[in-house]
Amino acid sequence: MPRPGRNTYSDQKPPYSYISLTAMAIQSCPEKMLPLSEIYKFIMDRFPYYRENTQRWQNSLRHNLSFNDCFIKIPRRPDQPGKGSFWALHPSCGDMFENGSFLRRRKRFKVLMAAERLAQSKQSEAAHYLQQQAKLRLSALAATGTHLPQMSGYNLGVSQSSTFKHPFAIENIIAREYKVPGSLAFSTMQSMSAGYPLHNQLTSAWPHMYNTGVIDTVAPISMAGGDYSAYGMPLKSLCHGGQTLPAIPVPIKPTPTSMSGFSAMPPHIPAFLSNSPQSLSPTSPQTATSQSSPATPSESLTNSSSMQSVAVH
DNA sequence: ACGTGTTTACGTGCGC
DNA sequence: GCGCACGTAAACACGT
Repeated sequence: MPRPGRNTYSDQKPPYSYISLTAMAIQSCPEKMLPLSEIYKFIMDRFPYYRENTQRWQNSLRHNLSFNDCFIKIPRRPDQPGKGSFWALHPSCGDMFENGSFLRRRKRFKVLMAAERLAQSKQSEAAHYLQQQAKLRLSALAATGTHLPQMSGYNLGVSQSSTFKHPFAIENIIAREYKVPGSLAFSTMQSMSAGYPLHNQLTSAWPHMYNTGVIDTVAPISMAGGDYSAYGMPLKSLCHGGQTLPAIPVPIKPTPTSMSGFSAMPPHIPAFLSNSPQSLSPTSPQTATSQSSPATPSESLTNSSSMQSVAVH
C-alpha cells in the first residue's frame, strides 16, 4: 500500500471534500476498495483535523458514500466476515474534478448522466453500439478466461502493471499539494481519466468475481435471461441484502426506471454483454478501444449504465 | 450495543 | 436570485 506523505495539513481542515478524501483513501490501496473503517482510518491517519469530532465527520462521510453515485458498494463475500461492505470508486467518476478543484466539483457524478446522453442519440446508433460492445466483450472475455490473477481476498496482492494513475490516486492528489502548496491546479486530470485501467481495477476490486466464475466465457450466455444487471449481477442482489452473493460492483441506488430499461435491450444481446467489453479486456485500454468506439474505457461503464436507462428520459 | 448504510432536511457558499 | 455542491444533523433500519 502506498504510503503518501503524512500530516500534510497539521490540524487545519484539509481543502478536500469528503468525496475527495474518500476517493483518496480508496485509491490509496492496491485493491481500490476499502471498508468504511479503513476509510476512517486513512483519513484520520493523514489528516489530524479529522481525529476530533469523529462522530460528526464520519456521519457526513457515510452520507456521502450513500448519496453519491461515484461510490459503489461491494458486498463482502461469505468467507470475508466483518461489518459493512467494501467501497470503491465508480470507474466513470474520473472527470468529476475536471476543473481541478477538490473543494467543489464541476458537477456531481450521476450514473444517469451518460444514460441521458445515450438516450438522446439515434436508436440505430445505440443498436450498432450494442452490437460492437457485444463483439468486443465476447472476445475480451474469451481472452481473460484463463489467465486471470488468482486472488482470494481483499488483502492479496494485485497486479499493478498499468502505469495509469487514477485522478484520485493519492500520488496525484497529495503529490500535487506537495509540489504546489495551496494550488488547486490539476491540469492532467483529463488526460489521465482517458486511460482508466478498468480491467485492473475490476480484477483488484472484485477478484472474487473472477474467482467464482461469475465472469467467464459462459456467464454471458447463462445470464441472457434478463435477470441480471449490466454488471452481470442478479437483479435481486442489487437490492439490499444481496451479500450472500459474490461481490460484484453495483450501483448504490438502482432505480426502478433503470431496471425497466432492460426492455430496451435488443433481445439478441444478453444484458451482460451490454457492459463495456473494454472493461474486461486484458489489453491496454488504448488498444482495446477503437477510434470509432464512442466510449473511452472510463466512459464505458457509464455507458453500460446508460444501457440500463435507454428508455429513461 | 455498536457499526454500518440510507434517507431526509436544512444551512452555507459558490457560480452562473 | 437561483441552482447546485457540500457539510451537518438526525432518524431509522439492518447486520454483526
